[in-house]
Amino acid sequence: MKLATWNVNSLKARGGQLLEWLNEEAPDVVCLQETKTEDAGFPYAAMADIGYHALHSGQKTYNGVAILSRRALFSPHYDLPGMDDGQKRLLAATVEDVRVVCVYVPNGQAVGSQKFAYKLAWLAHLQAWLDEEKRRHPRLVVAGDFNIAPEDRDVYDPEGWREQVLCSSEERAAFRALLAAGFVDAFRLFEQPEKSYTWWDYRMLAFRRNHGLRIDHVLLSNELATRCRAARIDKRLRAKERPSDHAPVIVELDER
DNA sequence: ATGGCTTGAGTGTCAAGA
Repeated sequence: MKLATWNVNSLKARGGQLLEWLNEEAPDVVCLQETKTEDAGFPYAAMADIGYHALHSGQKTYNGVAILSRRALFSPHYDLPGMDDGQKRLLAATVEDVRVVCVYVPNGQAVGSQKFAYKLAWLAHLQAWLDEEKRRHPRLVVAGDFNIAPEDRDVYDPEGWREQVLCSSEERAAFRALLAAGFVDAFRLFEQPEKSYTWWDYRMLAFRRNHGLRIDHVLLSNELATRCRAARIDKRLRAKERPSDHAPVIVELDER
């Protein structure tokens, strides 16, 4: 099973690139974030035409998550229990024997802000819910935009970003707590190129300079991690005209 | 310098992203 996660930064702006990429890369399962559309605007028919089942949980203008799959999607779950404010940031479904959770973790804006407090609360609720979800579904994937660079090696300028949002001790502690509860960062199961990132600012020629952060992740429950054969970042999309500011992360899992 | 792009909303220009 080839599983990918990609923050598209608006499905309407990126629909063409998404279709092209699905045809080229042919992933079995895709988690999308920041679709920025209500469900009525989701291209279910276009997805079905190229052989993908789709679930979407969206809202106007902000957030929005989707799961695409070549195989049928079962037992959908919408929204993070305890965070019932209408922000569409979590969607889960079962594909064959794997439970897939698509997440768009809040950005947090700035350390100490109200949005930062919301981010930490969201992560605490995620941790609690994943504990239950992993008991129900031991073969669990959590894929998405975590808005956390876990370590200094995931940041192009660690000193400049020291204790800034996406890199702060509190956010990194929350990420480590997720791993400690029984997950691994699929990307780090394998030797990877230095300076591997998944997001580059649109400004300041950041992509050309590789001024990026690794903030999009695929976490595998320990039981599933033994089936992981590869993990990589697909930088090609970020180099296209009118790109998303995020690149996809792709993992390959052995069939059961 | 709190900027720099990009998107959605909507037709002014701002909020939000990271």
